[in-house]
Amino acid sequence: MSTRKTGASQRKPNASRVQLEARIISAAEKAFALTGYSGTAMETIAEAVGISKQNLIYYFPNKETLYRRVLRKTLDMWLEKMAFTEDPDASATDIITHYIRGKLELSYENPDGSRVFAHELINGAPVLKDYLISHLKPQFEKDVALVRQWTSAGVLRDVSPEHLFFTIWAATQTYADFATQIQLLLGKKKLQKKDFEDAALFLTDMVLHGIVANSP
Amino acid sequence: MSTRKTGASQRKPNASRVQLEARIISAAEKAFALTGYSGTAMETIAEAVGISKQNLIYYFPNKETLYRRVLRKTLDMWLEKMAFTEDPDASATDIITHYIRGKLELSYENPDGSRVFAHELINGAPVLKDYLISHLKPQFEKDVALVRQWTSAGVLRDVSPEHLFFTIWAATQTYADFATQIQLLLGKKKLQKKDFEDAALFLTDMVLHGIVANSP
DNA sequence: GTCTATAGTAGGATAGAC
DNA sequence: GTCTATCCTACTATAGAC
Repeated sequence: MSTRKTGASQRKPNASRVQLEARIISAAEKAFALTGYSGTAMETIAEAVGISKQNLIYYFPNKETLYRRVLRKTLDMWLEKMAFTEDPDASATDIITHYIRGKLELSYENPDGSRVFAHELINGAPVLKDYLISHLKPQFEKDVALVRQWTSAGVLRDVSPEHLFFTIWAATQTYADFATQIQLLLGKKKLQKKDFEDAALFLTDMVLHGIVANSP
Repeated sequence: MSTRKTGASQRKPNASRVQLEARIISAAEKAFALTGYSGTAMETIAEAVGISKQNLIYYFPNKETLYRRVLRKTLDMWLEKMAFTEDPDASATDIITHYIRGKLELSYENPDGSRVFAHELINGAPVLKDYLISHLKPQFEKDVALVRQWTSAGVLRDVSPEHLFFTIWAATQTYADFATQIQLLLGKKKLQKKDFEDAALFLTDMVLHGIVANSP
């Protein structure tokens, strides 16, 4: 049997194919981030990768499939890093500091993913809703419960854990989503690592002073 | 001269025309907020208003013109309410509290405007850039200077005024832009006035404790 | 001012040769 | 797997009757 006509045509994951798909997803992410779902043409993505539109469709049969893959990639990254309750021995202060810095790092390293996610949310999360309910919500509730414990233990003042998270998310993602505005107001061509460091210092400082029970 | 063939055909601002234009802008705002610029068809807007697509084009010769009007309307509202330095006798605490509540009220009363603005910013502010530089930036710099004075006077701790504003904006606008996510996590069909009140209490409390020099 | 008809175009998707 | 050719739909916009 020297011929390769085996039943399944996807036998080998084709290292090169995997690589090309990764390049496509990356280019798509950038495009969707900048112009949104309907503002992005398949041809634009194909051009960015250096293949024809028709060839792109060979890899991703339609636009929505590609979009879902992009969203999924970002969300998986996020949920992995956004886990709050990891080290049971760490102090509340440490955990919160680590959390804020982690979120800011994500905004720095993957701003386009954040923007695609933002578009999706503003549009009412048509494709993400179910995933948010099944994956984000349980994690959120666990983390809220932990914050509540800290308050009960007298470590934190009595603040709303829910709104604390909303604020941290908003304040960290804004450096990715609204980078244009921030650059403009800071008079910079592009946000540098230093700017994210400043943001981290400010945010951790204000949040901790704002919610820790016996702030100095 | 009983016939009305006067030179300028726009003589009377036509109360009804003004009214219709307002309805169009309002419908357009809702549509752009939900699906973005390219995701919105002129026909969709026309249907929402109850006129034909072609008739809509009579009032707004093209989509971009309409989009600019929508953006402009929101921004004018914002800049008006976002002025920070108003009452020179008010205390820092009062001004900041008032500012946060004002921004949250805007998110509550005009979430669609906020979303259109968010889309525009994520997309790199292609049509808004100049306006932000000419109108938002001077206001921002004035407000930053005032915060710096408060720090010099020992009223506030030494925090970055710039990042303070970025955080307040992000944390207040998130209740409009990402309402979907927040509703979902709070388990509500729609955000109520009460939720905005909770947000205001949390935010003012945390921010003031976080930055005022001698927080209790 | 409002309608019908229609031009013009962009973009998603399929069929089939190679 | 990649290309050419092509179809089809959705959309912006214009021309002209009423």
